[in-house]
Amino acid sequence: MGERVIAVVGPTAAGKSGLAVELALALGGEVINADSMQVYRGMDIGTAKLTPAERRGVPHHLLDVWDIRQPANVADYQRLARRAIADVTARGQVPILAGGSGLYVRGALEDLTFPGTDPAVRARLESELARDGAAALHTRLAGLDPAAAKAILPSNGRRIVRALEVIELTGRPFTATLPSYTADYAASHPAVQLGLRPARDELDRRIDTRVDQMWAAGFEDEVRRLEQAGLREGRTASRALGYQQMLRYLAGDWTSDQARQETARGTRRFARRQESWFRRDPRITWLDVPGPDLTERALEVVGALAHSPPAGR
RNA sequence: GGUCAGGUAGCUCAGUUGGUACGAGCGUCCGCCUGAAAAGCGGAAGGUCGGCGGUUCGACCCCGCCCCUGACCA
Repeated sequence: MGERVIAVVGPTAAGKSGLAVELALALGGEVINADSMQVYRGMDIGTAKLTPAERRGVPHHLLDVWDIRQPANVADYQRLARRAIADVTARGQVPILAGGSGLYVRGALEDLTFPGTDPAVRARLESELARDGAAALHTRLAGLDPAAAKAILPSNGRRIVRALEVIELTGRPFTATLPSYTADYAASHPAVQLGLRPARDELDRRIDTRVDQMWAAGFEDEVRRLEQAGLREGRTASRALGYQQMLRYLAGDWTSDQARQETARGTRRFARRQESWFRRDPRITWLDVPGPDLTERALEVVGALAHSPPAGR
């Protein structure tokens, strides 16, 4: 603990990857991916993964580390991210965490503990969910852990199942709420978090452009290839924006154009969710994105905060 | 020029034999979020029911005229 980290967060298509590379070049840093889909091998075009050329010699970590059939999960990511941060720091470089997966960023930066999982228990609860419905499981949860039941809506089957799983595995109540930002952060990495904040119409424009470019860049072939490699079996990878929609096109449900439009739509909604996730974190310093000298402004923030005493201790 | 269909939320459309629009989906905005987080879940704001007159205690629903859209006929 204690390694200084720079994090670049914000909605998709805001320019996080590019800024991360600029900062790495300016500060002598290495980039650590915090994007839940760029961790997958072969998912390149659809995740807007930086090409080797675009990385401009800056070492990147946690890209292409998982097989598409492997379900993603925060706990694994957290282990990898912490190790990467430690390694980069040990090399005397600045770790630059970049990505839009909010929970992954928090898992990497903060002292969150994920209580473990058990495939058998999970499977059983999921079949109960399918059979009895979320409301029934929520009633059970209310009996076992009133606080968790209060925090989780009766309609949110996924989270109810997870809460019941944790209670069953640990014999203790499920902590249904993340620690607040005002809590004690002594054990977390001191981090300078930079948030990229595009104007709404600018963001939507960037998303449209990106999706069009994906289609033009051979995304369909990429997904066909991944489909052969087992993409449909990947519970999480097959749900990635763009991939999910392209698979429906390949299955004959949609036209290619429909899939493209649905991808843009889904991505817009995703970006809204990312914004609302990051927005409430008061530790983030926001940078307006259609603006000049982004890198300089970012470096200013990093420099200014670097000279102030570590917060929270 | 004529006939028919239609003009209801930003969009696509429901709806009331005349009694304050239960509207729906999508979009928009906002929020939640501890092992699927590019996932999952929730909330809110939007309508002088094309315009003007008339009938009526009362019209978005009836009548007249007008405007607009689409199709068809000429």
